[in-house]
Amino acid sequence: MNKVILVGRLARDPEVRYTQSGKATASFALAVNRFGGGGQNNTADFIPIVAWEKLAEICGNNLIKGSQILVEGRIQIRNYEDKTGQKRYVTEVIAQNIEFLGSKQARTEDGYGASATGGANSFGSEVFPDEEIPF
Amino acid sequence: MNKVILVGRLARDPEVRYTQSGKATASFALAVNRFGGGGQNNTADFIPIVAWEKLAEICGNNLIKGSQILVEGRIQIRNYEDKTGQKRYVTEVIAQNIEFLGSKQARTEDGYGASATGGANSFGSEVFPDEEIPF
Amino acid sequence: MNKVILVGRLARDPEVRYTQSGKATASFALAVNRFGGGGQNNTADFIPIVAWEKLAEICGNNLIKGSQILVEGRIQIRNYEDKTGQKRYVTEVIAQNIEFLGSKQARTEDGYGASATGGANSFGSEVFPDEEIPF
Amino acid sequence: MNKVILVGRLARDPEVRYTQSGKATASFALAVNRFGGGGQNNTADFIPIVAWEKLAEICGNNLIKGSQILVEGRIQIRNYEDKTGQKRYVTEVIAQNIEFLGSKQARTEDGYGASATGGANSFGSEVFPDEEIPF
DNA sequence: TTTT
DNA sequence: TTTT
Repeated sequence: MNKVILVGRLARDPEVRYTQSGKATASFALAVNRFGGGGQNNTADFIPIVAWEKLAEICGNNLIKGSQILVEGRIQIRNYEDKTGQKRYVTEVIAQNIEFLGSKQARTEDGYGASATGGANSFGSEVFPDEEIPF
Repeated sequence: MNKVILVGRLARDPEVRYTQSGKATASFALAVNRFGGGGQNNTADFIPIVAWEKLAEICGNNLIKGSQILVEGRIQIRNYEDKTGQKRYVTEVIAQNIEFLGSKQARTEDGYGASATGGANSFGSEVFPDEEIPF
Repeated sequence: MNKVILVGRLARDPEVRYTQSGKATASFALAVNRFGGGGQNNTADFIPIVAWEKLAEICGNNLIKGSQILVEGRIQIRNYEDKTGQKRYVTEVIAQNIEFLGSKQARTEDGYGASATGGANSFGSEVFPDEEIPF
Repeated sequence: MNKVILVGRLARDPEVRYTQSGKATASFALAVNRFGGGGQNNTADFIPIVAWEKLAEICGNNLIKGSQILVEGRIQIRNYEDKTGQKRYVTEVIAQNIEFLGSKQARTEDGYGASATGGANSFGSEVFPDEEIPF
């Protein structure tokens, strides 16, 4: 179990890139407000989000800076080598599912909100008919 | 671990009542859309939500039919006796935290959304200062 | 967003049945302890769980009464007609993912625990290689 | 909403420290297995966990390297200055609730598992009596 | 017996 | 720089 659920707004437009093998990735920071101790302390954590494949394309086509979304995903830690040869760690949330909540949504316009779930990451997408239940 | 996270809209205005000992409760159904198998099957589950005390009052004062909210809570099963003496079960989500997401919010108007957390149910409310961290 | 995460133990062996079209379902009650107000009040909620298809078969083959598991799923409300013609509602958790945590696990024996995710319900199953990341 | 739920094992014993003002902190890495694409790829993410106050002390007293736990918390990003003056970011999960799942638990021995929730971070701790419900 |  |  490695589950993350975040609600926030894109701190900038998503960047869509492609791997050598042609997979799409979208990455952006999500500004998630901290609600501190009753006070009016209104800071945010800027959490790096990465989406892959179909979900990445949906991000690129539908989200802009300021979009309010819910992200379901998992925490993943990558490591890479510094220019100085030092090992560095990057913590990201790999998105499995994104729901569009608020306004500031680009190029999409249904009043009912939307829910997107990426190719390989897709889940819960089948709804089983009540009539078929054998009990 | 008994954790529920729902995003939906109030199917009707919340009903606020008081126990004999004076505790407030708010109850309402939350319409949570099912996103079925890629199709446009747009049904919803109408999930009974119960809030207590301070959180109940916040619901009564801020939510109306149609308000879009996120509910964090837990599943609880109550039982009671039928008029016919039969044991019946009621499944409800006891709200621990509610975030106001969308429009259709009564009597509140800040552009940043809001997060409410009830008296006895309150959690995560203390934010520890970074400067004090001893590592 | 309709997300449930539960940790508990099977109150009885799972019952596996098949729909007319041949889909497997497993159903069982999960006993989830309530940890009340610091006291030693040790009641549990018995929450009905339903799994479908491949996940249902994994449940039937691996779980027994007493097995400790984590269930990730969603709340679903079904309705049916009473013998008396009255409309009744049943609330169930449709499992999307199950992790085997503790002991009392039937017919499986790897010391590392296990994670199962059902056919149509499968998700998050692809892990993208770090080397391929284009940033 | 900034919610994380992790199940894993402590990669080492927790380190308990105190701030200048006397607050306890416990920190450790949690090894959370990745279950990749059906294959037997058995890597893990080593996720830094921080607990505060009462919850920190419970960690120090009850957990050891190898303990299997469930952590509920939130993602938090701290920044500090390098020795070279460069701004560095640290991503941690601030624990709000910890449940002891498996074996390898130090100094505690009840067969039912345990659930701990820290002082300022405590939540969901009140269970409201069914009898009092006014509906 | 319901939301958008 | 790690758990089982």
